[in-house]
Amino acid sequence: MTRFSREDPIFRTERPFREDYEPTTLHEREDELDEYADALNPIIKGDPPKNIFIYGKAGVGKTVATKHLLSDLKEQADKYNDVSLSAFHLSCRHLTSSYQVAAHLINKIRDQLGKDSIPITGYPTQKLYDMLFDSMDEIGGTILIVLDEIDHITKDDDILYSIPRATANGDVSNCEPGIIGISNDFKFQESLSPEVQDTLCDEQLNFAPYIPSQLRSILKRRSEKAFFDDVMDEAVIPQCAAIAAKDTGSARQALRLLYKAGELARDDNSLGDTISNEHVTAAQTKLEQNKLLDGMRTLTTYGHIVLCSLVQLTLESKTPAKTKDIYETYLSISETLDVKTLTKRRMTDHLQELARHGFLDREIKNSGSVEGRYALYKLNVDLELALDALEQADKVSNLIAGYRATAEDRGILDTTRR
DNA sequence: ACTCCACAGGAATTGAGGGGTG
DNA sequence: CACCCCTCAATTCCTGTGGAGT
Repeated sequence: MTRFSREDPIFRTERPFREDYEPTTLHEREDELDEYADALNPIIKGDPPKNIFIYGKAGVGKTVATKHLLSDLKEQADKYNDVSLSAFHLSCRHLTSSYQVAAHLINKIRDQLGKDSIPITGYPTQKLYDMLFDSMDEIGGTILIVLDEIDHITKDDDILYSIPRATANGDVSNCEPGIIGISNDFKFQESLSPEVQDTLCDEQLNFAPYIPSQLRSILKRRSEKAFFDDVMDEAVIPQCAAIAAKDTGSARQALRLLYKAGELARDDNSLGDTISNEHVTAAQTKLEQNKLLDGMRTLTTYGHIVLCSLVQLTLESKTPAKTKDIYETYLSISETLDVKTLTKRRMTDHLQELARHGFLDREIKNSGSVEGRYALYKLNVDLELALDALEQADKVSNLIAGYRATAEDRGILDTTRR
């Protein structure tokens, strides 16, 4: 007896739905690709690269389009021996300062040069920049630096100024660098200093959200590869496309939805054995819950304790609660858990963090000279969901059984579910 | 129209932890 | 080893704010 099986009534292969799948064509982005290619074209003639800024919400093909065009461009450039092109793709998701970007960039370049990585901290800033320019000169030729999710760089924008100006400033002599910045925050550009805006935004491209018909054709193409024939109701793709278009216009979201619906159809026969609208609706709920659950689970211990405070206050019917009252609960929980307590100021930061993630609802109130100005917080997710998440968390997990019991006593939890 | 409350939240600072060089 | 650099959470200090009450 084994738990493994190759039998799968739905999926021929799951590959087209995986995050790392790279589609071979991008029919829905022809206009954008044309414009993008125009901006890159000077490189092929041996001219210095333009700096390009690409805007568009998550999942509208910015990164895929970039990878496609750059590999095509590289291929063409290789045909001319007077053009030497190197491109480096750096995701700035976890990088908040120019320093970190520079350090990671150096390692990308050193990797290509076959050199060992450098530590990503420790050096004085100027030294780091010198190392960056040195390795860029060593690579030589035209160097395109793709900074994906560039809006995560919030501390300073130094590097966005230094790299485009490197040639003019004599920092490099053997190469011509260009930056391609990719961002899903339309306001990011405004936050840049004027000098940077000036140097960096030679070309700007906008990737619009996908409209339903585009999402439908994307989904159709992928599902033909992934699914067996006739395992899906006709209305399924339009429904996934409609949901995603209304929400984010993101192909990623649409694909995830369809993927999840397929999984549900395979693993749970209660809704029938072909993918139907019910599966899509269930998939949507499931995905949303997973996202919240995951977000809550992966908070820091302090975040967990603050969330616990709100769970407890909810059980005591004391929400929405003022920061001051939450702080008292927070202190008592921290004491029982024997965890160091934070100041109120710091705890409010955690509260806001939770509110930003959508776990809490936050409202500013003002009662004049009677109560002054204050914030009210309440849980913004199902109590059960919060309990599920906290149960898997270090430190606070021991409290949850007690909370469950209280909740059950008060008939707050829907006990049919477990 | 003006006051005044109680807190939100910005700014500066600290301290611990990652690392470097000579 | 002594001394330096960058980062980030947390603390400390303090200014800003909006409307009920006068």
